[in-house]
Amino acid sequence: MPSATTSDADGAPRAELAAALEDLLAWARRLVPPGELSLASTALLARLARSGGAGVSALAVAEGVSQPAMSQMVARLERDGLLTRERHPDDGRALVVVLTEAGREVVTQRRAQRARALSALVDAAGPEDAAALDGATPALVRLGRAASTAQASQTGHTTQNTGRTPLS
Amino acid sequence: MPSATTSDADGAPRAELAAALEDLLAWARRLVPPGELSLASTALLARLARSGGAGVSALAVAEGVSQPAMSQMVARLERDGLLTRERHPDDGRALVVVLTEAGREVVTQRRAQRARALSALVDAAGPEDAAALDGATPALVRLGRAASTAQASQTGHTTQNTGRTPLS
DNA sequence: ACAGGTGCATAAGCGAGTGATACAAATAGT
DNA sequence: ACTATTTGTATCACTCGCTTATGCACCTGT
Repeated sequence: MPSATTSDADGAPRAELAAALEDLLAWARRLVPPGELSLASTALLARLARSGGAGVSALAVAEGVSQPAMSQMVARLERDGLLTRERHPDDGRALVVVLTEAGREVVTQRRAQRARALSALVDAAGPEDAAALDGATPALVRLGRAASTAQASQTGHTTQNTGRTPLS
Repeated sequence: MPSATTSDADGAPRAELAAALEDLLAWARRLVPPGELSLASTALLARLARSGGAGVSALAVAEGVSQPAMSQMVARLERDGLLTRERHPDDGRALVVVLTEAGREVVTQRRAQRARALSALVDAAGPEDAAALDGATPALVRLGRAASTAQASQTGHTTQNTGRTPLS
């Protein structure tokens, strides 16, 4: 009975949607096996896999974290052999972070793994909901893309030399 | 062209859905203002708000974390005045964790806040996608519920005395 | 040549997670 | 009743991921 022709129907759905996403978020967080790669690390590796090499500061901006945070993360992942830090040929202070073969494998495995886990969850929800979710997938994909590029501009806390957002 | 009568259509959508959720997850993670309550804390407070008081171990199982983690989290939140630890009347070793009035307020505020942020994101995606997402909301809500109760049974790493899943 | 900006690393500290361990209280088993 | 085990929390020592503040090396513009 809710016509819902435009956008926000009667207001409540958005809160429900937010709560549902938060639940799913918690689920994903718990799904990470202890000792395995965290979500943050996985996100970084995935970005490197599809965007090629990049500098630490650029990665920090892209992932929406501070430069020191990215610096540490890169150091850890290099220690684990999943990426390498090479000096930039033309710029002595810059680095080029690139995936190793092991890193690329990890990305592939994790992709398959989370697809499997989510698939199990979706299938457990029943065919109707599964169909509804599969139907909404394109919209969710676009939403995810938008979220990725939105950065922290809303909250305004990128700070440090990473983002040049001059305090608005 | 994909009939998609049953569940998993042609396989690829699930991977896309997983990737989209991961993007949204990263977005939500970045949305947390530094110094504010983390997602984990918010989830705990929300649970207390809808389930009433509970013991530390029970909360640990419910949130899918270890007992020490929950113990520390409760201690921090008590320090911040959002909940209180009271001794159980009949069981001298047990506690009853209950929200304070301040804690209840925080839950309400955060609920509104994330609904607002998500709403902005959804509206920015355009009316068509917004409608698709609102339509899939019930399915996502059920999926979130399922994820909440699924716990870490899949990965099998609850450990400690928190969960009695006997390794199986 | 020198000043300022840029790219990265380090230090100190908090939040959140882990396993291992300690301890108090309740319950069970003779 | 008196031990023995289980159960509920807390604590310790770690790791990871994040923050701000700071320092240093390198490039660049005058």
